[in-house]
Amino acid sequence: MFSQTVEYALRAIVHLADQSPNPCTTEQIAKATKVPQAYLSKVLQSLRQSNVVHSQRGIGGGISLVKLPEELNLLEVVNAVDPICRIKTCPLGLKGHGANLCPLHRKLDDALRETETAFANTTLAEILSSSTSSYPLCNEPHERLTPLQALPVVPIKK
Amino acid sequence: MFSQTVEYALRAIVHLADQSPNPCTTEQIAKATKVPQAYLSKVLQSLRQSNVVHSQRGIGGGISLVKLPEELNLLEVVNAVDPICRIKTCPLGLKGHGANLCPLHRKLDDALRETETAFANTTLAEILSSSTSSYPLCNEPHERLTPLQALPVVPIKK
DNA sequence: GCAATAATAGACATCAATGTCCAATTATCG
DNA sequence: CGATAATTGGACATTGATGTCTATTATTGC
Repeated sequence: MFSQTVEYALRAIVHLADQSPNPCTTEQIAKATKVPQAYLSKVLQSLRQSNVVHSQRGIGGGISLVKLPEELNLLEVVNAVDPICRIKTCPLGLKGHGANLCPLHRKLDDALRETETAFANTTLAEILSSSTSSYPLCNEPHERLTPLQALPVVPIKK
Repeated sequence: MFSQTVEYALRAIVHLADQSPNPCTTEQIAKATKVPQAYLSKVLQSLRQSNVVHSQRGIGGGISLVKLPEELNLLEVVNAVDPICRIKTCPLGLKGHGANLCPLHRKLDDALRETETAFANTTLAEILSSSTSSYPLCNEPHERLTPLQALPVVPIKK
């Protein structure tokens, strides 16, 4: 029910959060997340246009998160690439309904609202620290170049 | 996030439930639900193949529900045309994960599960009797040929 | 300035979802 | 049987999602 694009965007963001605040190249992300590189670059552009990630060209450049993993939630990512479109008015265009959805569309929109809320309430930091038997995106927990709390946020050069 | 096909299928089923146990022609459903008739006939075929509706050719024929509105839930309809596909194994194909989803995919699947449950717990009868200010699919509550409890279920000729 | 690195942009290809059309089939009625 | 009503099936068109490829632009280090 979630699009391939959403799946890819979330994988990329999880990887970036895992590496945060360091940047990753598209190639690195593609390999780590098993997303086709050329397509990933499109997805990352959507994320950049929505100001979820920042990009830097040239040597040492790459993609990095704009926010801290603690302050970025899943909904922001999803909405950047494939927005959850709530039902606001009657899809049949019935005048009598307008913003008063009929029971069917009320149910559908309730489901959308639940999903929206669940995503809005989940930060990337939670995903990373969540203790299940599987580590996000890879078989083994792994070393990081810079531990999460070790570095201050690098100021972004414009 | 729900496909157009799901929306159309649900509209059709709501209309059929509203008319149940009488059959409706594809044309009648199309007009009542504002779904393109030619496409609707495809959607209805999916529903027939999944044994959600029954069809009868010729004069007096049409489409009718296989079950009573009380016994048909939204999930059966959705799964007939565009199944909610739960995440059962790691989408990256990581051996180490298998059925143990990582936190990201755990979250995604949780959202799917919530939606699935919400749909499974909602019957068509509830949709019809649900009291909101808007009546399902039409501007006004309307007369029915046969009130819901007035007739026994018509046996289906095979 | 030059070479290497990396994102960006746009053209193009492929495939599935959506939508349309029409001929064939089945059923009912008189 | 013949006429009419209705679904069924298949071919086709259109569009958007997904995916690929290549040339261009920006940045860094030497």
